[in-house]
Amino acid sequence: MPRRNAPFSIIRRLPIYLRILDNLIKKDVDIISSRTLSSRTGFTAEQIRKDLAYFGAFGTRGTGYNTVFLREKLLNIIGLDKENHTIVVGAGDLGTAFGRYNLIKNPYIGVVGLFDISDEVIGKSVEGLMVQHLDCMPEVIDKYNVKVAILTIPSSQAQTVVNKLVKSGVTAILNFAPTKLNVPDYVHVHNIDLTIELQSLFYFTVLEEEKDSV
Amino acid sequence: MPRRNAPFSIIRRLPIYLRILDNLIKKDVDIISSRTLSSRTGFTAEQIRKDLAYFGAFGTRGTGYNTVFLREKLLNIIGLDKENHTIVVGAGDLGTAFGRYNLIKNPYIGVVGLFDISDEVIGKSVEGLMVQHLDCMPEVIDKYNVKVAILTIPSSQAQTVVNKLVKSGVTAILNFAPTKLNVPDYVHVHNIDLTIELQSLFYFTVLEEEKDSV
DNA sequence: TAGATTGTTAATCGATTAACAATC
DNA sequence: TAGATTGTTAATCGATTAACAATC
Repeated sequence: MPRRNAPFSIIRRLPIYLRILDNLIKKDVDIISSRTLSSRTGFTAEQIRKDLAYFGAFGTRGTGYNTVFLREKLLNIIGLDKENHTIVVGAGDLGTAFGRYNLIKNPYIGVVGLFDISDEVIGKSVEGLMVQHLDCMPEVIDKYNVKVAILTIPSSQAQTVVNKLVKSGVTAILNFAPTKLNVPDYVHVHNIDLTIELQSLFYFTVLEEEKDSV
Repeated sequence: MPRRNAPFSIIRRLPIYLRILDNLIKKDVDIISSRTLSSRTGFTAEQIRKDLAYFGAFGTRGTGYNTVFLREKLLNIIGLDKENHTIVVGAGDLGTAFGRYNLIKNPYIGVVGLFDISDEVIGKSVEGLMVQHLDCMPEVIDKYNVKVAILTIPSSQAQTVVNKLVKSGVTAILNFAPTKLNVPDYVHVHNIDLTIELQSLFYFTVLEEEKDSV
């Protein structure tokens, strides 16, 4: 069964469904309807059904979706039904926080490395994981077959480090450095720019003021 | 001149243009073309021109855009051409990191409060700003006329705190808690879910493997 | 059978891309 | 004037919403 190359807009919603299913299964709920999923996610029931139907007919008409079955399917589609490893490059405040966050809260992905170049943080322990020098990175990537990396280093060093990551075999990068990264076509970069997320929210406060002044 | 209610897809790109303009101005560059902006951002030149033209004719045909002039316009459109304040609610690892990040790196927005309920972090100083008890929040919001808040608390407490924020007058929330928040229509919530961002990237590694096995 | 809910097809909406006239 | 680049209109693309037939 060859998986179709699905739109990323759909893929990004699947982990949200997955988390809800995990919670339902923990509470021994067997069946869930698209309508209930809708009220829990804020997406419309139609959209949820369409998202799931894109990959197959996972539900039962008149009844709903079996939580355990759907969970298995989602894990398989996203690619979380195997050992998954990631590393965090940059062990400043943000990198440390993300490393810890994923070590504690992400049930499907193991953080197997934390890297930096500053002597101040190398050797520091984050939830039992030691920060290592950047030079150790290729070895860890190789050992754990790491394909996805989190980047939390200053923009000035980002491109250099990305080149190393790509050379070592990483094919997907979650980038927090506020800069455009150049990578080969087969590498996927997803940018999260905290400054931009915050600044763009201020637009709404402008709209509010205009409404007030009418 | 009434501002039109622009698509948020455009608004989110404006701070990216703004950052590039800031850098250019620092280097005394007077003029920039949409083509150069394209190579710096990764967006097409057509899209950039269309984004800017949505708000007015800011460029000069045959020449390009004046950096200083365009920067002023963007600041005004986004709503950054005034005193802007924000607060961070939740002073754990993530909250502390974001607080520090914005205190240091965000040139247009001032962090005026850091709040938590745990005695362990209350009183802690982050770049000279003291973590205060949640009970002090309404007062600070009022004093600085805070309209935008960053939320980095556990999901279980998120809705309660959001209700307080809304009651105090906050109209936009950058939410890192992995849960759906219920707010009145006039309040804008932008969710960033780090678990989901990371998990969805693993989809690409599945695609890669399939390609390999052909 | 009647009621419920999925899965699919069609219609709508919005965003991006392409083409080019306007004009510096 | 010739060359360059914007701003705008038209065409395309993709995602969401609506409607409903299929079926448990």
